[in-house]
Amino acid sequence: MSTSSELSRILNTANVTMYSTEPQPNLQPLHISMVNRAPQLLDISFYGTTAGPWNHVNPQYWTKKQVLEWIEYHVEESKFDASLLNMAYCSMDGSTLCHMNREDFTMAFGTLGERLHQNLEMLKAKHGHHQDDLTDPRDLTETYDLLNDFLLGLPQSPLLHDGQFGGLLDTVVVQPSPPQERRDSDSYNFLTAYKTEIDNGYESLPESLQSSTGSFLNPSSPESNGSDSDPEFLDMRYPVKTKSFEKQERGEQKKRGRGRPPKLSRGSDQFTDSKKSKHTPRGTHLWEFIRDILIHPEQNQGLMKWEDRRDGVFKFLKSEAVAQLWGQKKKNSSMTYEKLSRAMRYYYKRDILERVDGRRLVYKFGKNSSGWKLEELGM
DNA sequence: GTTTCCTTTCCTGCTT
DNA sequence: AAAGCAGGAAAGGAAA
Repeated sequence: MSTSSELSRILNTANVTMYSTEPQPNLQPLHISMVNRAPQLLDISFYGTTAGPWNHVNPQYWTKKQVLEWIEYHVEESKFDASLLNMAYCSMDGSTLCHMNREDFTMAFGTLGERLHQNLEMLKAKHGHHQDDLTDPRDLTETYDLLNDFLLGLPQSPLLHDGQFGGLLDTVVVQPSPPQERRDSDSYNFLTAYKTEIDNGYESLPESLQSSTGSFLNPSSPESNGSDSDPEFLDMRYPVKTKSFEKQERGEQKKRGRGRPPKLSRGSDQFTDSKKSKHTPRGTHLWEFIRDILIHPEQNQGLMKWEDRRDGVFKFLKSEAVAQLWGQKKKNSSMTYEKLSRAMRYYYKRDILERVDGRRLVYKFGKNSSGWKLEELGM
């Protein structure tokens, strides 16, 4: 959990930096040298001046990472000299943070303390009032982690293979490596290397990563061409390496037993039924999952985007990738956009979604949906 | 144990 | 032609 949000941020900013058509302002890295973590993880300049994911979450539930990001944000915004920070105070979680009073803040952060204190009080009030409307922050974290795992498992991610680019179109079978070991040490090396690539620039990337058809890590201008999804993504059926997937792949060659049976068996070993593993937590309906991806635009790697934020109109940019992600959550490796979209269409009847005619891959939240509106999120 | 909800799967026909 | 959309039908897991 701890390194994952760091990772996502880097991946995310990396993605933005690499693929953005806009020149990135303020590219000079600002390092907080006292932190013994990798300096690039604290590279505020890549974060820009946009408030981070912590902004959507009740401070009470912030992870240490989010607290740190929040501090970074204010350091940057107020042009505070980061070297004056006592980093001992920068590794507390949200709960601890929320127990600090104004003097504590001044003691801990000096002249930045007042600003931090005021902002935190504001955020506490803001989220406090909307508590009921909000998704459980822990569910959001879960979605975060899922996104992270998913992204980590991508074979086309540059530098996963010892500095070699694993082009998506070249990859059929990925040598599995335990996701566990990726998470900490490996993920960190990955980040370091990844950041180096960012610094080297987009130009150095192979075609498979630059082309809009090759990679779903590429969020650039989906409107520019007609087809936004990646059919080959699915057709390749490359394994996505998460804990749940590994378990699943080991336990069953191919899951069957759900849904309408096919008219005739088509050569697949569809009768090897296996137990679906235990708990499916509540609050994990499809529309909520989609919503959670959408309300983390920094996190979702261009999988989806808002078409009209206020009206709740959104679009799948990488439809098959989202389906895969949903499949991961449901421990179902054979999920496709086709099937996911059928479930989406059932929502029309229940007014969880509204129909958007004539626009492919575009949906709109309906009156029986919640948790996506700016006001609900306290923004 | 039964019912209900929420998908998942498959399918046919239609539209873009 | 391919991809997406529409919605019926059937099945199933999980929760009520």
